[in-house]
Amino acid sequence: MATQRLALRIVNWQRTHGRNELPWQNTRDPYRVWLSEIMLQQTQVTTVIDYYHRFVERFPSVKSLANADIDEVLALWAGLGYYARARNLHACAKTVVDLWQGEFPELAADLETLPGIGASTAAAIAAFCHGQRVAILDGNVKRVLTRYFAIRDDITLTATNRRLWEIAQNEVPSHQLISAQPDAMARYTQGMMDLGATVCTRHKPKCKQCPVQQHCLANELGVPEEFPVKTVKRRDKPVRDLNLLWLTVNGHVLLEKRPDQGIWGGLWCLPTDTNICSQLGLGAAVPMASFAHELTHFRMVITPWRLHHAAASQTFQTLNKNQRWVPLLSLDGYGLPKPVRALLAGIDDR
DNA sequence: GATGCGTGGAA
DNA sequence: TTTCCAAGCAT
Repeated sequence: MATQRLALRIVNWQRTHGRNELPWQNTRDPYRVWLSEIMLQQTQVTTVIDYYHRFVERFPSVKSLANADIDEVLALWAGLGYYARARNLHACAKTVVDLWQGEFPELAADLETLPGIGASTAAAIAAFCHGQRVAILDGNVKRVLTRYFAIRDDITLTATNRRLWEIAQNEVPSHQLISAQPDAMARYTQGMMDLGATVCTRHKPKCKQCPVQQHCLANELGVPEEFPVKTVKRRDKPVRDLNLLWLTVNGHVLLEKRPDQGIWGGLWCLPTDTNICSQLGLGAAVPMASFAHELTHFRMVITPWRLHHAAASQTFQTLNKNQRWVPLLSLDGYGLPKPVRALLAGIDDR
């Protein structure tokens, strides 16, 4: 049985020193909480804020999102990355409408059955909206807990994560604490993330400002930055070459919808087969200067192949239904990968 | 258990 | 410039 020393201090600290004015806070609307949690997966708060506002404005309810076209959802998501989140977001909205009468389930265990919602996101929604006693375990919480308990196990291992989940669940506010403070679960959940994001940071943690400094083993050892332990297999960054056909005819550009699997899944993109223009009888494209697009696990080297065809009476033929001639003035309505958007906008992405 | 998935910011 | 990684999840 945990002592509640951590939980009580986190709850009280969060009330006065945590973040309490973010756009998705001060509501128990599961739709808004869910939307924010999906956007915040592997994505920093400052990046999410504008996207969140645009989504809520355009899709104020789970029903409106469920009724939307996936292409519009992806267009709103474009630039935020990890596009499977947007596809799962749409699938989740439809599932909530079709199988849950348009209301998100309350229990974390039920939320976790929905697409795009894993254990941590399910717990966050259930804790924020309904005060359920379930633990989250994101990067912030892992850092706080490994420091607080001086856990030197490699957090990339499954066994370590199992242990961290157990500890996290052990530390959630007790029934007694929740009776005294009904918002304790929401405060605690938010507080653990706030502490990790603003005080118990990866570099130069502000231990003097920490509400649990005197109980933190890593602080006692004087080496908080040694936690968490993470093995790094250093490998050379692989290079992927990508050809993009930049074909324009009379104010239109040929786009191609990418398959759901793989990078930029579901987005509209310049075609990757540079032979298309000759197959369409439009002549040969000319290679432009290549440029690099850096991703976490590889470097993408993009070579645009340019062809502008000025025929007055072009029929805008395509080779399959995944291709579409798009007016350049309508590009804003399409979800394009960041470097493709930059290329078409004439911005150098180097 | 390991891998793939985006983009932007910090050091 | 390079590396790391940020409110993880799916396969």
